[in-house]
Amino acid sequence: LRYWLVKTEPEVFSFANLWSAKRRTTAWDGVRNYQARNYLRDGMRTGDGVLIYHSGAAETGLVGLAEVTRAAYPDPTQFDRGHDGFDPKSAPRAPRWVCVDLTAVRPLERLLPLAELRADPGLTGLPLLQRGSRLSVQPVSPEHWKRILLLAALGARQDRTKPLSENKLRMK
DNA sequence: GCCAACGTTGGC
DNA sequence: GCCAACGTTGGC
Repeated sequence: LRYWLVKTEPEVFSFANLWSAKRRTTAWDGVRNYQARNYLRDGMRTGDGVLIYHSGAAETGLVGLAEVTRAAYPDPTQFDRGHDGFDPKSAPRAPRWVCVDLTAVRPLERLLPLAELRADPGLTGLPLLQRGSRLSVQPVSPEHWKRILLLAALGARQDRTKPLSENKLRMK
């Protein structure tokens, strides 16, 4: 099993949204970058762990955990005229883009801000923190994965003045 | 195959 | 809104 990180703008698709959905499952579609596509197609397997990162928001950072519940299959939006992700150069017999299904596992105990991730010595080398990192699908090492889960849990324990429910509310 | 122009991402 | 960094496109 491997670990991954995916980015999303919460105004477009938020973790809170996924968490409150009936099956807590969504097709992670619309990826139109070849390197990210390769990670989806060649790397992700059912059962892999996924960190959800919110970009372009008031509070950017890691917000939740998900799991790959279906490995790569052709992204239907590439054939959908009128959809943002429509790709006229992609043929149904040779689809260019793929998506996976992700199912929310749980929110992190608190939002882990980008600045805090950067400041943590245990996260050196995390692709997200590398200069000009724009990939929307990135690998995460097992060590970094463990470290991130620990950071979220530890920080939440230290900050007992705020109940967990408040952290959850803030994700909306 | 080179590379300038352009579009997009994403932090601030 | 600004701007740096990056990916893609297309002329040559």
